[in-house]
Amino acid sequence: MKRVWADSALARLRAASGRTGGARREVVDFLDGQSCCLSAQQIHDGLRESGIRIGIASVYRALDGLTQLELVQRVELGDGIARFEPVWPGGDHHHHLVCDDCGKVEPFEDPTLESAIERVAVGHGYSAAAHDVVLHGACNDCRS
Amino acid sequence: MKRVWADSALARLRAASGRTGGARREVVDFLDGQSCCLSAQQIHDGLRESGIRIGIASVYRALDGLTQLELVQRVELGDGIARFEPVWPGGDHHHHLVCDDCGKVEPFEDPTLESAIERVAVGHGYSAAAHDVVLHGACNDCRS
DNA sequence: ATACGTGCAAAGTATTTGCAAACGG
DNA sequence: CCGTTTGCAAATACTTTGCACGTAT
Repeated sequence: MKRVWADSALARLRAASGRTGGARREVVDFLDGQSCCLSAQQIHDGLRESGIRIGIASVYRALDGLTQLELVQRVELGDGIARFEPVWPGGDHHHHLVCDDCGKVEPFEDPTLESAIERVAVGHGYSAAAHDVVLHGACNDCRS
Repeated sequence: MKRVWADSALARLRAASGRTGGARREVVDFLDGQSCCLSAQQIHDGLRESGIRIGIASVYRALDGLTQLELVQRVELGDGIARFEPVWPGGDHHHHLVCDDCGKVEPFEDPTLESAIERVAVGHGYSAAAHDVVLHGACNDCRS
């Protein structure tokens, strides 16, 4: 079960351009260990903390390539910072609840939601669309 | 049926601060005529085309105030540009389909989706959350 | 050897903020 | 009159780009 995503991602990056430089590999390796969304800055910081010397621009470039290959999903939570998370082949698909008070982000899954979305996309003639559901509100802790 | 949103928005802005300057009023008036989301830049351009002299900063400030009062909803379509649309009291609630190819944006409504979302929010202890569903894909026209 | 990847720094773009002047009540 | 709002310009924050160098094949 380990590194299945990283391996396929690297293979597809390589197929797309014929080469795989060190920066891309590091970003992919780092993302493989994460389940929920991370900003480019967080990825960059995380890598540098591990002693890996990488430019922020390369992080963005790697993420851009991965997003185009649909290996990562770009998620916008509404604070103007783009976040990224691996797309798991098996369909371990989740969305995000954001607390507008404390900024907490938690993932959730819901099959009914998924099928409703699928139905809408098909009904409007959109091909197997990526999608992104963000719920904003006040979480339990913040409602006093 | 006319200006019901604009009037209530102005009233609530006024209640919040005791005053309503010209810039805010213009932004509210402009938004009242729109059904789907607009960027701050589009609003600014639209106002200036009508001969209204207003600073972009005031547009942002007006939108910020309106968003906090939940009179407008901030929508992120994934291109890094924030968009805004009036929140209609009656629940004329819609979401957005975005064609990643041609950039077209079309609104849609779906009651099943709404109820699924509501159920998720409640189930996770989130208070009546605002939400934002963005579907990305290739539209009919762009799939050749 | 050659073309693509990388890092750094500079540029770009959307948004926010400081401040003096205008304005509403 | 007094405090809020406005417009402009400068500042900020995230992201992208230009370019010389490094690296994989």
